[in-house]
Amino acid sequence: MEHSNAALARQFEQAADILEILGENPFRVRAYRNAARVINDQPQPITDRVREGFDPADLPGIGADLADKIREFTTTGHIAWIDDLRTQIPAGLLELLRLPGVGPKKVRALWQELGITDLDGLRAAAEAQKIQALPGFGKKTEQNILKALSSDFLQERRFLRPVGKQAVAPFLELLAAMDTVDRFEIAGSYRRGRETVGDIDVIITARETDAPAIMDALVAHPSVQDVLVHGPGKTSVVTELDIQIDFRVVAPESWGAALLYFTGSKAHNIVLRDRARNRGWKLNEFGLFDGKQCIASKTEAEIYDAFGLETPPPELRENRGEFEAAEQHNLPRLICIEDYRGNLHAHSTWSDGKQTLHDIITAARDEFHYSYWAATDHSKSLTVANGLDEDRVLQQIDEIAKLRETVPGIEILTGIECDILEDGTLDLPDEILSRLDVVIIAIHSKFNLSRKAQTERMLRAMDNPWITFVAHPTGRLLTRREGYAIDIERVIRHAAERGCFLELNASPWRLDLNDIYCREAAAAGVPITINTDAHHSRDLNNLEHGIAQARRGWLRADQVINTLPVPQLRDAIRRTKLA
DNA sequence: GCCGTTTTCGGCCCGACTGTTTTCAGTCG
Ligand SMILES: Nc1nc2c(ncn2[C@H]2C[C@H](O)[C@@H](COP(=O)(O)OP(=O)(O)OP(=O)(O)O)O2)c(=O)[nH]1
Ligand SMILES: [Mg+2]
Ligand SMILES: [Mg+2]
Ligand SMILES: [Zn+2]
Repeated sequence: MEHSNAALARQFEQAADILEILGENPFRVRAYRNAARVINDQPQPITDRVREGFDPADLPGIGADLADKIREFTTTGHIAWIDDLRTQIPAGLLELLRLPGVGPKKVRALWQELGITDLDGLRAAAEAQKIQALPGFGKKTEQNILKALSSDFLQERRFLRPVGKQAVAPFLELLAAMDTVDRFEIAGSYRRGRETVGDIDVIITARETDAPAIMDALVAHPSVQDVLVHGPGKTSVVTELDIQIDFRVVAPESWGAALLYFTGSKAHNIVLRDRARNRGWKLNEFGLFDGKQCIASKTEAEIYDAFGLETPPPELRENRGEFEAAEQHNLPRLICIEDYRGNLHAHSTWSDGKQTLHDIITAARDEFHYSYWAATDHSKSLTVANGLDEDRVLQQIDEIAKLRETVPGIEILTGIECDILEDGTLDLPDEILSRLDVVIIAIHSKFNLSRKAQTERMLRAMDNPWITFVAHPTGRLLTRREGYAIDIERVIRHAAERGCFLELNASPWRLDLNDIYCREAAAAGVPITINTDAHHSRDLNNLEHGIAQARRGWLRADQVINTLPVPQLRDAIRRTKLA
């Protein structure tokens, strides 16, 4: 379900769009966009906190005026001033703004000069060749508008990380094969580990004279469906999968500055560039300059050093407190993939997995060097997944006893992914659950309960004495469906009080808990367990995405259960049992 | 609209590419 923070942020984003069309001060517009970003970054619903007396002006980028508007939104669900704003332009103009190549200035001109108020009007005007006559417009602009209108520009699409990775792979191969290319790397949101990516950004270094040929080669690649911009320093293409890829080429000595720039985030870049100005310097994608003198450019670390800052890992570069921590040289030592020792949530052919327990555990041991494995197939009410009833759980416990002999060298734990029923009771009786090492609980049905009912269902399930952790706590599927309505704050607090873990599910569709909630949970003292939820050993490769999300949540190894060696892991699990 | 041990007013990141334009505005990253 959409978070109330998202609804509030959308108000401010829309206000920014309208103000921009009206020709307002761009810095005022930016203030609204900035506020929207800060609001979206908050783990707790701001309206809830305001009701408890919190002053929104304590948030960065929110002052007296926006704080008043937030308080109004809290009590009435509306912001009258923004409602008024909406009446000042035709509603259809906001859709025009989403056309690629069409910004606030063009929208304003189309509206003021030609009386265009919506997409149909725009199409008609373009087809009647009225647009090319406008000052600042021309034949080319008119053609570009028609082309944009025929694309599916309306919903901004984001992609799963593996989809983006796959789309860019052939271009990376091409770059690797070119001897004029010095270095290249994926930058942007992918490098920052974001759960979805809007496009893929690739930074390249090469001699200036070689840049045009490199861009020509990229554009000529057979999987290029469309070329959006094509210059020697910056080129953008659209692939056959309709995924945009942005390339930047700079000179080899600018590697660090360019990687830093292209990694972002935009908000992070702006803060760093502002710090440069405050010292009388200038930062851009070519280097850090004092007048004409280049102070630093070769590596990212060299540039952060010049500011007296520890280098923040890309996952932290969201302007969510990394500058304050980097100033103190107090950035967290983030978990990395090498810290990870074993799995606590995966499936086998006992339920809906694609490999036998024997095969997937053997692969985990031999190919992924895991120290432990919990067998956690589905429980009986998930009939489509061939969930286990009481008898089959007992049979599986027997099989695992045998597997401990036939697959030595990896600690095998018994377990279940037990469905939470509508009333918050569990799908299997305590007599069964009490015999298992790992009891995962999860919601796989009745997604439509009210927020209150869903939360109470979850809390009740967590009160069962045998449970170990809650799997994919919000239930969202990225790019497919929102999570069920639930008060995650209460779930986190309850986990802290009760003493159980919360999962960061590493499936690329889930990555649930997300970065912000992971940080919140860890701060509340709740251990996080990261699991691929593998149905086949190849799914274990998804761990990298889960680790990326964990790092974005500022998690250290000591906050993640799966970094524990077997004895400490068993201790930690034992402490979750309340009986 | 926000923000501040140089400021409570006057700043607010910086640059590439395109298409329109005889020098640059608009859009995007
Ligand atoms: N300094 C500066 N850098 C920017 C700006 N816009 C984008 N960048 C940099 C930082 C971004 O991470 C990087 C790539 O831009 P994108 O638009 O692809 O954004 P990003 O990859 O962060 O997110 P995405 O998942 O693509 O929506 O370029 C800007 O306005 N100013
Ligand atoms: Mg990007
Ligand atoms: Mg991009
Ligand atoms: Zn599962």
